[in-house]
Amino acid sequence: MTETSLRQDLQNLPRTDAALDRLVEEIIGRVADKWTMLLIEILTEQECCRFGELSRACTGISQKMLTQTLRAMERDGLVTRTVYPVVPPKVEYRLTDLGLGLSKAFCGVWIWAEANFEKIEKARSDYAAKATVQDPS
Amino acid sequence: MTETSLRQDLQNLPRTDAALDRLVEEIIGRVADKWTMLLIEILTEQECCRFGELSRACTGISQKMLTQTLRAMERDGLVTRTVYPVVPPKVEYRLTDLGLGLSKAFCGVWIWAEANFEKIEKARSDYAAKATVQDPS
DNA sequence: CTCCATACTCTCTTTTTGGTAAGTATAAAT
DNA sequence: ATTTATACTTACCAAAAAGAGAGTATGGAG
Repeated sequence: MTETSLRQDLQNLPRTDAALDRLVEEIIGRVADKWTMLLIEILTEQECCRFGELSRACTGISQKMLTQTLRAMERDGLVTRTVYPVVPPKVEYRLTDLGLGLSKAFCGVWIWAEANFEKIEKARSDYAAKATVQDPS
Repeated sequence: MTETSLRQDLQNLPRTDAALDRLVEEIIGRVADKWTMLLIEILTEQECCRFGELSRACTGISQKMLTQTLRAMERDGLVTRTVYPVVPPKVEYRLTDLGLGLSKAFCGVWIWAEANFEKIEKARSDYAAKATVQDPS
């Protein structure tokens, strides 16, 4: 099923709980993405950024991914994109209130990750050790 | 760079802020995943589930993805996997404390998505309308 | 003897994702 | 006349993700 047909389904069907859940899940899937979250963090720290600034601040992202991610965020109403008709081009991005709300909501997950990364690392090495013992190829 | 070599780097290098950030980002990337989040929700609601129950509760997931996701969650210490040596096989999954913590942290994002899906839909239709006007192919 | 149930695993194929590199537009600076 | 700067877009290719479907192991029921 395409994204568009999914959205149409969701618009035309009676809004059952199940349909609503699907929509919410789709949004979670869209938003729970590494680059999206990193960009939200950057734009939370520095309110207003040009394309080049974001590119430098977001280590490892390619131009293509940066453009794609920013477009998707704009489409979903998380950022605004302001184009200044000058040469060379100048485009500014900033979070909307919606984007800021997501930033705050996701903050809990960052905190969790920062508070628990040692436990996760330990779980991983325990798991690896167990696998090695049971399967000594 | 492989996952393993990344982890080794992170273990051997002095824990600079940047290295820590990378680790936290990797965890966010791992964990901010549709199926992982859905399974955490299911296991939050019903503490203890067998493979087949999860498969039925998690609409649309394939066996392969379910196995993969559960293994990754087990590896990261989010769930426990208990195998009963009976025929036919019986395996039970439940959240660890770590998994429960993530469940709580991510809860904010679910709430945000449920509270704001209408705004997001509106943003999307506005964006689509704008694109149609500017580019009437 | 055959079938069933369960929780996988394996193989094959398709789809999606993401990277690289080149191209575009244009005014100002050299 | 050539270069520079910026924010892209496009085309092409490789890698990764994900789905479909068959296979596996085994004790008990019929």
